[in-house]
Amino acid sequence: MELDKHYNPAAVEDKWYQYWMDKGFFDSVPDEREPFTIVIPPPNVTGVLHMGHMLNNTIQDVLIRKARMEGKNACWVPGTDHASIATEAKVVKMLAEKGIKKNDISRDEFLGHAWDWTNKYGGIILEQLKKLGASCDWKRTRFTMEEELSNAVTSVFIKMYRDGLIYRGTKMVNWDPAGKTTLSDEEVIFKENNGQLFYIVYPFTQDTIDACHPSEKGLMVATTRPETLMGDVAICVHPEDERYKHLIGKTVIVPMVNRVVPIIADDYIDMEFGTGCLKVTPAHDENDYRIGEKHKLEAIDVLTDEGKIHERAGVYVGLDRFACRKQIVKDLDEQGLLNKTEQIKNTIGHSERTDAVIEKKISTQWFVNMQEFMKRYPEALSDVMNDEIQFHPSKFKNTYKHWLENIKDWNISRQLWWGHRIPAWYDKDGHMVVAENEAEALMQMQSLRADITLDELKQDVDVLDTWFSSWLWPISVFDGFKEGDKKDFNYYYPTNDLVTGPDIIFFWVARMVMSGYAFTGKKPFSNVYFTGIVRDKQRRKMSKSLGNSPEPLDLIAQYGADGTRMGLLLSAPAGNDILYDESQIEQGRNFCNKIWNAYRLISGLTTCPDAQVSESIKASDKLASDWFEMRFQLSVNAIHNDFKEYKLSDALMSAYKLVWDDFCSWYLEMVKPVFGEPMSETTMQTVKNKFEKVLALIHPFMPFISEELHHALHEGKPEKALIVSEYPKAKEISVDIKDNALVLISEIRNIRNNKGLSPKLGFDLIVNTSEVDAYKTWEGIISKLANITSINYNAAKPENCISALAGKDELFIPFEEEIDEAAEQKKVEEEIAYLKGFLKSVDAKLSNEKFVANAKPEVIEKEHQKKADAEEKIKKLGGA
RNA sequence: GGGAGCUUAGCUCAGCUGGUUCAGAGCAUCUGCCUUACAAGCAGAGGGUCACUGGUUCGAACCCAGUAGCUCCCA
Repeated sequence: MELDKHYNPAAVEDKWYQYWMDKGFFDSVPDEREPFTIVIPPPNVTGVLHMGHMLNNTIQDVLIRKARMEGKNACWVPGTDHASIATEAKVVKMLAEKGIKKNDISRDEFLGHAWDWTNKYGGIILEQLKKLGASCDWKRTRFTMEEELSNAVTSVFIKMYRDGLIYRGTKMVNWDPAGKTTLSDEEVIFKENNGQLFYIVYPFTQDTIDACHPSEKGLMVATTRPETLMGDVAICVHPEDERYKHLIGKTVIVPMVNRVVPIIADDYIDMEFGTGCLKVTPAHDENDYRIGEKHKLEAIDVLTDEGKIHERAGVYVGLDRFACRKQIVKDLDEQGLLNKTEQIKNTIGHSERTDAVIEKKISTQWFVNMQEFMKRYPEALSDVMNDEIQFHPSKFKNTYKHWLENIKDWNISRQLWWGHRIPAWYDKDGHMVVAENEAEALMQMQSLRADITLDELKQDVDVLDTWFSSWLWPISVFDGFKEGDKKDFNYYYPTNDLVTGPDIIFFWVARMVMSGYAFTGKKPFSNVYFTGIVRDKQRRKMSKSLGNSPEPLDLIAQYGADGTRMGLLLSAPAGNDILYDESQIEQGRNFCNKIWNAYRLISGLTTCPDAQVSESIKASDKLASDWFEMRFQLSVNAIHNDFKEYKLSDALMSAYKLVWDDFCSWYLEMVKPVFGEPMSETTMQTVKNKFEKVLALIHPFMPFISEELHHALHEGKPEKALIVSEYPKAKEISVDIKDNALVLISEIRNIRNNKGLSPKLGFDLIVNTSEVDAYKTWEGIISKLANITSINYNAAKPENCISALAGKDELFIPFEEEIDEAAEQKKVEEEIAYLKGFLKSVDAKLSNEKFVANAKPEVIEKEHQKKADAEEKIKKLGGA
């Protein structure tokens, strides 16, 4: 059968994926083998595959496939996350397009729409992963909102509440006016902003003017947020500030609302900033809130949930906060109360999901008491620091430590409908119980008030932060919270590796570690591999709005899944951002093509019984095979080391070079028969065996092409599919072949290139060496690969010849045509000069007493060796 | 403002506990080749005072200090 010149991934990928699925190779059930477990970072249920997912899941697939081939019971659990705020926003938008407002329908109706949406789109991303080759155990697919996982969330909430780790409290929280919900601190992204600092005059009251110098008309305050002025309840200065000391205790008038407020003192104030006077708005700023509490000031919230001016403000009611800012500045200016405006750089918090500018707001919410949590489960920090849980790369330990040591309480309630509803019930008198369900809640309530009935109970309207379910993922996917049979949980947990981006180290990684120790007493995983973030060539993050992200499935269609996987992996050392460049994917595709053509070569050769092949060819073939075996073993060991350190791109590079350089460029060229001649059956079998082992080695990286060729090498009937074949093991190198001959071949090729001589022109060769045998065995191969007609050893330099060094050995190529002796001589002299310089530095070292006294013996030995080698080379070159 | 990290060939990165046959890899570049497995290829080659300045040391890309630039995290 004639094979295509180019590898065609489309023709094989779906076939093999289906084959693996049909044979159940991805499925895992507990047995006596060692488990190897990965839980997928569950993608957003409304999401579609992007480059980050591609990278992340390729890495997981590499790890899981290697483990599977190593005979472990490999289990990769897939699933999706309900992504409360993101999904709700999408559903709201979808409804709006149909003319339905969220407020006009009931909670149940809304949830109906949300589930419809989820059922329709929720599986898309998982289907896309299949195109990439992801070998997940699809039978285990989980969803954070499904019943079992929801039960887990409820039971954890109740347990933590009873253990005093969850409380309901009123504090200043982050408010997202677009999402209309509170957010945790982690969901607020600070961005630099070109802001304006407005200098506003607050006129003194008559009393103040009477008491002070009459020339003073008022106090000047600098603020970036004039629109919150209606919520001002005091002006604060530093107690030591000479400018204002005499005014402490006096009063000023808040413009626009004419409220009389006191001038107070607090050493929190930075005298250098602005005018040294701070307008205190306890309802809208964290620090102001603290000052307000300390000085017992009222907090007046002047904003609505939508971020508009509230009736409480008295003026500008209904105006958007930013429109109000413009308007109030204009009005103040007209009244002569705006002194000046300055440009400043400040940072402003934005919602991670909606990008809306966050408002600080006092609100009653549910919190996890993190300080207490860490006091009870200190392993969450210590086991990362002592590498019981290893981070790759380890630099993220610093970040992790810093966050945990400065941890704040976690706001877990969200004013949304899509999510796990908080299991708390209230009666009309404000009593509250936390319970598994309504019936349980009623029973608890009855112990407080015997006559209470079910319809008097109201469940908390809020849902929980999505991460409050995600942090249970490694436990909940194995039903670790479920009563009864814990076979899966006991077998698979703790999991082995987690692969994720550093951007969710706090959101998710840290919290999974915490939940692991809190709810199972064990770590959730042993290794965390932090991928980089996929960026474009200009280092910009890939994003929809920038339009700089390629469509992953198009890439796969164009370059093949294997090529795409390899392109991503090659440029992605752990923790480094990857700068996406299509040429990398192209490199992956080219590599597939290279492998494909190696197969084409082999499959096109004819064979004959060994007896029909000359002894010298048989010997050369044997030598070549042994040499490749050595290279193979070296590579396998290097790859295993790289895997141990989670250097996947290095491992892949080793495999790449083994295939391209050692297998194709050297080995196949060595054993390739003269055109039209057959290959001995033994050699063919050996080559196929080697090829097969190479395919096994690359299978975790490039599963499709390797499986395809593995089957092809066995005429479609291999003993086992490659996906479940044995992965080459690291072991001691059992072959030691001297391969100076390869250096010699390269040197001869180099000479041809430099002199512009055709490869078709045969050379006679003289090699002067002390290791004649090391070349003699290679003679057949040297002749073939360097087109040499005769080889002689340790002969005198001929009259007219080209000379060169190959390692320590000298070679001459006699030449009939005239040779530019002067140029040849110059080259030799340059070489001698370099070697002499080198020798001098080595001598200097060896004659340095302190070096000889301090350096390790092996280092000194090395220097002696260098000296000897350099001297020998110089002698060969005639430099004496 | 606080913390962490980075700065090695044109690009992306390796360089473990300091020892110049370690300054390396891949890609890109250049030269010569359509040598019947592969031009998505073959054979070669040229690129770097390891950010800068000092210091420690017999010896520094590697350790220390300072300077400059960049990135990330936290407030």
